[in-house]
Amino acid sequence: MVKGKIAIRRITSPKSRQVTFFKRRTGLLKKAKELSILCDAEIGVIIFSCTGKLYEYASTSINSVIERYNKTKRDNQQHHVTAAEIQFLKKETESTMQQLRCLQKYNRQLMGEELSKLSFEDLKNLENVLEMGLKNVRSRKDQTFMEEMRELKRKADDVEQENVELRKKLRVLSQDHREIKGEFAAETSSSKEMSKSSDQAMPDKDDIPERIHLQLSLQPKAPSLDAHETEIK
Amino acid sequence: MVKGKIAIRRITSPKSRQVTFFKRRTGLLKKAKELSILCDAEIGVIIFSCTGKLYEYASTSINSVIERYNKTKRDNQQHHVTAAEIQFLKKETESTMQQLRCLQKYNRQLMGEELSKLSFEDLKNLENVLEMGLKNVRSRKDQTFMEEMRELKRKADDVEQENVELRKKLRVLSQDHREIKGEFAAETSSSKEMSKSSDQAMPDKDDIPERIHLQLSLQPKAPSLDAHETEIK
DNA sequence: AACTATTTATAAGA
DNA sequence: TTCTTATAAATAGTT
Repeated sequence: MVKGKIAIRRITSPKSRQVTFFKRRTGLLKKAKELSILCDAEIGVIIFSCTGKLYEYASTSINSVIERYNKTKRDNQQHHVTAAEIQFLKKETESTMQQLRCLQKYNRQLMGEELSKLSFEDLKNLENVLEMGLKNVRSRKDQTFMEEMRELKRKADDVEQENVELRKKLRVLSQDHREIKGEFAAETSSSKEMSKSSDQAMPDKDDIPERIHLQLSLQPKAPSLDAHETEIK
Repeated sequence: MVKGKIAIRRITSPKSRQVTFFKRRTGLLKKAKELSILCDAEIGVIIFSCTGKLYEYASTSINSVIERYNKTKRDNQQHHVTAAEIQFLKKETESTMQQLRCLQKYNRQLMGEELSKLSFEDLKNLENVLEMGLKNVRSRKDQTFMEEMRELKRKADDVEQENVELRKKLRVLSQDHREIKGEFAAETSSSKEMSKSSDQAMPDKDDIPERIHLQLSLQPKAPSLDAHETEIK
C-alpha cells in the first residue's frame, strides 16, 4: 500500500510478518478507538497473533461487548452461556436446595423425628397439624373404604344375578338334554355308552354350585406413596 | 485527518456522525481483514453503532474468537464454564425441583390435603405415619412440659428461699432501727418529725409481703416452626 | 526504532 | 448512501 504496494496475502517472511503485524495492529486498535469516540459506538477488537498472543481493545470492556453480542445474537441461534447466567442457575439450585432441606426438616418433624430442639409452642403447633392431618386422612380412608365396599357389593350383586341367569339356563338345557336322551334310548339300546360320555361334558343338576365364590380383592392399586422414599434419596 | 483534520471527540451532528461512522466502520473492518490475512492472525471485531445496530468481522468466526478469548483469559482468572457444566447444573436444578415438588406433595398429604387420588392402602400408610408422628410429638411435648415445670419449680424455690432470707434480714434491721429511734428520742424531743420521715423509707414489719408473686411465664420462645411457611412460598 | 515515499483513508462537499 | 477531491494518516521498504 505504500512505497511499493503489497498484495493482501499472508506474508511469507516471519520477520517481515511480525513487523507488519506490529504496525498494523497498532493502527487497527487506534482506528477502533477513534471510531468508538467519534461515533459513540461500543467496539470490541480481539486479535490473536499467529504465535497465539492476545491483543485487545474495547471501548467499554470485552466482557460487556461479548455480553451484548450474545444478547443480540441469542434471538437467532443458540445462546452463549454467560457468567451471569451461571450465577443465576447456581443461585436457583441453592435456593431450591434450601427449600428442600427446610421441607425435609419439617417433614421429619411431622414424622416425629428431630423434635429435641423444638419449644413447647412448636410442638403444640406440630400436634395440631398432625391431628388435623390424621383427621382428614382417616375421614378420607373411611370414605374410600365405603366406596370400595359399595363397588364390591355392586359387583357381587351383578355376579349373583348372572349366577341366577346361568342356573336358569342350565336347568332348561338339562331338561332338554334329558328329553333328547329319552328319545334316543327309545330308538336304540346301544347308545348307553355314548350317553355316559356326553354326561361328563354336561353335569347333572346337583353338580351346579349354588353360588360362585367372589374373588374380588380389597387390595388396592400399587401404593404410589412409596415413591417418596425412593425418589428422595 | 483530511481536508481539515478533525479532533478525536464525539461528533455532535447526528448526520455527520452517521456518515463518519459508515466510512470509518468500513475502513476498520477492511483493515482488520487485511491484518488477519497478511499476518495470519485470528481477529474478531464487534461494533455496535450508537443506535444499537451490530456490525462484525471475524477472520474465523466470532464464536471461535470469543471461545478462544475466554479460554485464554480463563487460564489467568476464574474458571470457564463449559456446556457440559451448564447441562449438569440445569439437571441438578431440575432434579432438586422434582424432589421438592414430590416432598411438597407428600407434605400436603401428611397435612390432610389432596388425598382424593390415594388408594386405601396409601391412606392406611399415611395414617400410620401420622399416628407415629403424633405419638412422638406428644411424647416430646409432655417431656418438654415436664422439664419446663421442673425448671419453674426450681426457680420458685429459689425465689422463696431468697424471700425467707430477705424477711430475716429485714426483721433484724427493723429491730436495729427501733433501738436507734429509742435512743434518739431519749436525747432530743424535736427529733419527732425526722423520725416520721425516716419511717417512710423503712416500712413496718407488717408491710413486708408474706410472698413475692412469681411472674415466670410458661410462654416458650418464638415459634421457629413458622419459618417453613414463609421460606417455602 | 526511524525515515520516507507512496498508498490509503477519509472529511467535507455535492 | 455514494461520489469526488483535497489532504491527513498509515505504512512498506529501507536504513
